[in-house]
Amino acid sequence: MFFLKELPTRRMLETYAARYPGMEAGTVGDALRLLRRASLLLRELDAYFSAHGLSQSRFLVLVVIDREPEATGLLASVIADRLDISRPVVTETVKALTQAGLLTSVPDPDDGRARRIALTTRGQAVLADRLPGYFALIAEFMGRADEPTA
Amino acid sequence: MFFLKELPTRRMLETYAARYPGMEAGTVGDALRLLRRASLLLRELDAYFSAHGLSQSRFLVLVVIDREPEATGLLASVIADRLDISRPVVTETVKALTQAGLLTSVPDPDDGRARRIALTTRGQAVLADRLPGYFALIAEFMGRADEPTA
DNA sequence: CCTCAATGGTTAGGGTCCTAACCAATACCC
DNA sequence: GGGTATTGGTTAGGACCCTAACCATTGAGG
Repeated sequence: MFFLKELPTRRMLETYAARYPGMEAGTVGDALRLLRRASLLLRELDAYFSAHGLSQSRFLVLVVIDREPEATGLLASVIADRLDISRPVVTETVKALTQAGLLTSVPDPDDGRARRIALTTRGQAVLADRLPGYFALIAEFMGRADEPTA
Repeated sequence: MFFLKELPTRRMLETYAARYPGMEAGTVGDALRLLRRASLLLRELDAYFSAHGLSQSRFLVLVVIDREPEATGLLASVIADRLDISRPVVTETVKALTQAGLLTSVPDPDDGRARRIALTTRGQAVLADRLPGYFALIAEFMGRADEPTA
């Protein structure tokens, strides 16, 4: 996360750019604004989810499973790959969601190592309940004027 | 952090947009790309810093102190405000940087509660050593082509 | 003055994420 | 077939960030 309020001034960046060829001041400024803006949005999304007993990752786990055309569920390793997070996080997240009654996890009939993770009816309902607010929050955020740049 | 590899398709977003007036599919798609792109950059920056015994926050603490024209140092609460992070994180970060010899923290002569936090010579040197790689990493990242969008 | 609110800072406890190391089952290959 | 590598998953331990609650000092008002 990157929340630095006052980004380096264009002047500072240009001083560096002059010293290190290959670095372009405008590009770096763009990157820092990207980081700050995304971090602020992530913070708002985290607040939204935690107010509803979820988190970014828990929500996205529900999303990728729901998105799956196969009704048989996903493997944890597939979820880790789709979400680009580590497998231990999937283990923990799936455990929490299963305990909350939003997921089921049954042994894979074809592979003794694997488990098939699927949404329960309640999981589908929770996801459907959260999506409108999720999109609304994002749309509202994006509509807000950018902060004035130094 | 938000690393979802396959973002929702335009079609999916449009389905939602049709259902929830006020939500515009293109805008939400932009936001999700913003989140993913920033998360990837944050991950690379974290790796860069941790390879050098730092972290985003530690680095930024050095930056904001260095940037300060006053030579007397900053208060922890000011650092927390500039970086937009909680005060306990500043307490912990400053402690680590002080133990590493990059910062000094001396009682404020005018306020018995406060401490003035300043860079040591070594802290300045470490910051100067990291800045070029930091900017280079960012510039290189921004130069990379965006991932193909679904 | 003397009380009480505000400010500077720390501690305690919890959430999320990571890597490294580890089982168990499957797949490859001679 | 039997040894070895690979794959699915979990456990252990640590880094970083947060809120709530807590001291200590300063400031403001009657």
